[in-house]
Amino acid sequence: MTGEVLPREFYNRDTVEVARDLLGKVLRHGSTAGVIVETEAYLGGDDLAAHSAHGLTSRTRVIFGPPGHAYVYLIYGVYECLNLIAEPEGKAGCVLIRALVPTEGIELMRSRRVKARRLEDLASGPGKLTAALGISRTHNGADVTQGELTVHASLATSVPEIVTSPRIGITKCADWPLRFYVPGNRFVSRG
DNA sequence: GGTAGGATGGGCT
DNA sequence: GCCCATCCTACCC
Repeated sequence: MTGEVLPREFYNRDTVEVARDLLGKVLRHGSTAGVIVETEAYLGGDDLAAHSAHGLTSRTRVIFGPPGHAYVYLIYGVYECLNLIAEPEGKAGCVLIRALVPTEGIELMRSRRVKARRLEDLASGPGKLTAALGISRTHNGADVTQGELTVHASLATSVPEIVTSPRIGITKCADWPLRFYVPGNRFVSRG
């Protein structure tokens, strides 16, 4: 079910294009993997919801760095969220991975997500999927075009339809249509 | 079926 | 000191 690793050129584009094209791709970490069914774009410039909105700091350095790397941060002191860096080096832009359909290593994912009762609960949220795949802040800055954490083309057919909506859980730029998901897919965090 | 509230730590003003 | 790109539990229909 897993095709070739996506090359760096895939990420070296407009953030919204990358966010839409990541739907249907396979996120892999070690022996666990899942199909991406929900993403959000966080832009440079005047997108005040983005961590990069207030410029280059030690935390946001990765977001301004080269495309095809991971930005992983701690949210609410509890959960970790995975982003993939888009846009050429020097320009901010990243894509939050919000939900996966678990496809490989499901028993290992269950052992990391003991509280998840149903298969749909394993990776249907940004904090859930990092726990399920074993992704943490140690992966911040990692190159996702090689190594343990990678994104692949899918051998299945591409996603038939994409729905656009406002992003979840933010207060600034709350009406910007930068969330993308596969409609009707039961692994999406919110239909 | 639904939602209100708490956990918990790091980044930035 | 305040603000979070979340998730889970308890409790209420």
